[in-house]
Amino acid sequence: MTLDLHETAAARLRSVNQRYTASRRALVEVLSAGSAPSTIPEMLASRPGAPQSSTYRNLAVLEQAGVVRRLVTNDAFARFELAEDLTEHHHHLVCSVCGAVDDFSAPPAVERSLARVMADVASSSGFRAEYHRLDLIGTCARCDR
Amino acid sequence: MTLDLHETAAARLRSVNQRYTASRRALVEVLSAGSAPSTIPEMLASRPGAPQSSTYRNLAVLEQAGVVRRLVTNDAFARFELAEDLTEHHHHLVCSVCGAVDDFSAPPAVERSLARVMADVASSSGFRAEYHRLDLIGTCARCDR
DNA sequence: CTCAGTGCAAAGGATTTGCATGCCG
DNA sequence: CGGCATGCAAATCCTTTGCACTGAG
Repeated sequence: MTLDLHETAAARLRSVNQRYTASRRALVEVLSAGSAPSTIPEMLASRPGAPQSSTYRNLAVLEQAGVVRRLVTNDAFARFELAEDLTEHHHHLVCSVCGAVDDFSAPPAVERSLARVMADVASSSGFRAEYHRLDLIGTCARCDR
Repeated sequence: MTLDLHETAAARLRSVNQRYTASRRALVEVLSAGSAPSTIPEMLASRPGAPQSSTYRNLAVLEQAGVVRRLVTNDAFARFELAEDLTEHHHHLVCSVCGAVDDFSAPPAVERSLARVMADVASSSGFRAEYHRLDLIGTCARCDR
């Protein structure tokens, strides 16, 4: 499974004529370890000495190759997570106070509804939906109290 | 209805000790006219001579007062729309090619499912959900072809 | 008179890019 | 050898802020 992850990543990079270097592998490693999207500062902290510019650049490459996905919330930093087909379909709990993002899954029945909505919207508006994004915005346990 | 909109906006600003000035009113006007969230450049274009800084500042005030909501997508600009309780609950079609954002509504059955999900998640994780955000990401008719 | 609002210009800060060097294939 | 990858530093660009002025109450 973890092996497959790296092989898949390598393959996708190759298909865009890019290499699966040590630093890129390390990024994938970090993202697959965490259970929630990571910010750049977090990723830099986990790799002492890693330069920002290469990290940004590598994440951009990984994004183009379809290995990672970039998320933007309302706080200052972009967040990254593994592409959906490399993990499991899930959604996000976004804390509007501290900006923290956590993962959660919706019941299959809800996902089926969403799939139907996507199909309906597509046929009625000419918009070709690739995927959906369902976030719950609120206050996390730590900020609530 | 339009009258109510401005009265409500004025009231909310007053409750934060702010005034409903001409430029703020104009912003609300523009947002209520458009059928999709607007970017700052768009709003500046619709008000020739309006300075950026005041526009940013006024939008921040309107956001704090709960009159408008700020959206971030994956493209460079922030977008603004009227607060949800001033319009109708809706969702967004986000074009991953050009960044355009359009509104759409989901069937009541789907909304009911989402409400249930919010309640469930809240009770199981200590996260207090305030609202949800459902976006379809894909390619708009213009970029598709 | 007081204090919020406005505009200009300058600062901030996450992200991107130029350029020279290192390294895989 | 050729071209991608890397790092440092400098540049970008949306957004925010400092400051002096205007205007509403």
